[in-house]
Amino acid sequence: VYHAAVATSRSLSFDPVAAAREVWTSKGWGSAAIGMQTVTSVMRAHQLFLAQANDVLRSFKLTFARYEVLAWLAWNADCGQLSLTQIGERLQVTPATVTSAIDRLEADDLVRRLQHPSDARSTLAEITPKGLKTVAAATDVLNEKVYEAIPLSEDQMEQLIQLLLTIRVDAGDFSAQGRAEEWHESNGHAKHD
Amino acid sequence: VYHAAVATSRSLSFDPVAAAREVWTSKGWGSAAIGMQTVTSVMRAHQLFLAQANDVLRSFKLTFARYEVLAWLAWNADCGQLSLTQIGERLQVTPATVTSAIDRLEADDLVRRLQHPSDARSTLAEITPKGLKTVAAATDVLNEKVYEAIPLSEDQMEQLIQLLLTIRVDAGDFSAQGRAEEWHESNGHAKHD
DNA sequence: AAAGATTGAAGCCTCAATCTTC
DNA sequence: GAAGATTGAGGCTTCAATCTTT
Repeated sequence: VYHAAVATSRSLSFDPVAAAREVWTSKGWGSAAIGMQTVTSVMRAHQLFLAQANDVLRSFKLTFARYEVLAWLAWNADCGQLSLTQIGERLQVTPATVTSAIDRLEADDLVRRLQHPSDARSTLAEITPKGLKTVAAATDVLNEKVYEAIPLSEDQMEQLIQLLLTIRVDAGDFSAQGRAEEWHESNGHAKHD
Repeated sequence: VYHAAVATSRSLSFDPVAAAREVWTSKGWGSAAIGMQTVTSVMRAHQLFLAQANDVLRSFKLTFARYEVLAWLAWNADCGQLSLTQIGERLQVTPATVTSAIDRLEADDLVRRLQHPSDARSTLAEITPKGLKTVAAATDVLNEKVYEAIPLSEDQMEQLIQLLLTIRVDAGDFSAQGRAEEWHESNGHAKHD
């Protein structure tokens, strides 16, 4: 199991999340206590996963944010190309965040900016051979050190994913009634009809 | 149910998390696919919760980071005082983050810096009357708009908390064998023995 | 030397404003 | 006017270096 360096340096001898719930309960906020603990637990898990991922990616001179962009370009796009808007949609970040990430990836020769063939407003990002090689190597380590090292059974992870999906759908993370074909459309595939 | 403004502006018509899992599976990374989806789901949920909380806190001129400091000072500390190191431990952030947060809270007269009575190296943070009033009001709205608005049953949230606890303990978020008395000690309570 | 706190540099994120193109 | 992208400002976070005190 992989431990991020950051986590070990600030260890505590009790669970602050559980302690906070006791406070909520004792204050008479019983109906919100479990929700507070849920949110706080998600925040903590996020922090730990992110630190683990960034620890792994550091040796590839990547961050998780930039890795995600690279991974989408490598495997979920036609010909390794995607417009900056599409990247922002998939990663659920603002246009400014995408611009910044592409700037850095381009500076490292992992990605190239291309003009959109039919719309001069749009910019395409294309992954380079170096980018492909980098993301493949990074993924191998990420798989081994982070994704395969989660201390839950498959059933438990499936449960967790499902519970978080309910939260995501409710918050409008994506429109739930979306069909698979729309995924293909947004990648530029022609619809056969 | 509460929707953060940010979420609605970048909606997608398919679940990018599920799409990524398909890629992993098709690439032959089956053993890592579910872990990847787990991590990505946590990242997304975190993003959504954080946006919801910050939306609520904006009207109090607070951010979630600063709110958390205030909440610990208000309810989990002796006399509303805690050393900056203790705050960092509870929030699991670096000393630099605590310094920055206290700087801003102090500038808004929500917190005061005090000298530690017996150790000149240490700085105490004390919540002010204005800080107490602010955190109480903010908590009311946070409870209603975020913590009580999670679309899961109590059993489901309990499940979610437990699954995330397993992850947190494994990653060393806190030392699991900690006893309740240690919590009191670290708040300055005398141990009766 | 070790612990507590601070500073500065850098990365990621958001928002608001801007500029170009549709 | 609306859409795509960029810029600048500001907030959170980390790390590394520094300074004081133990």
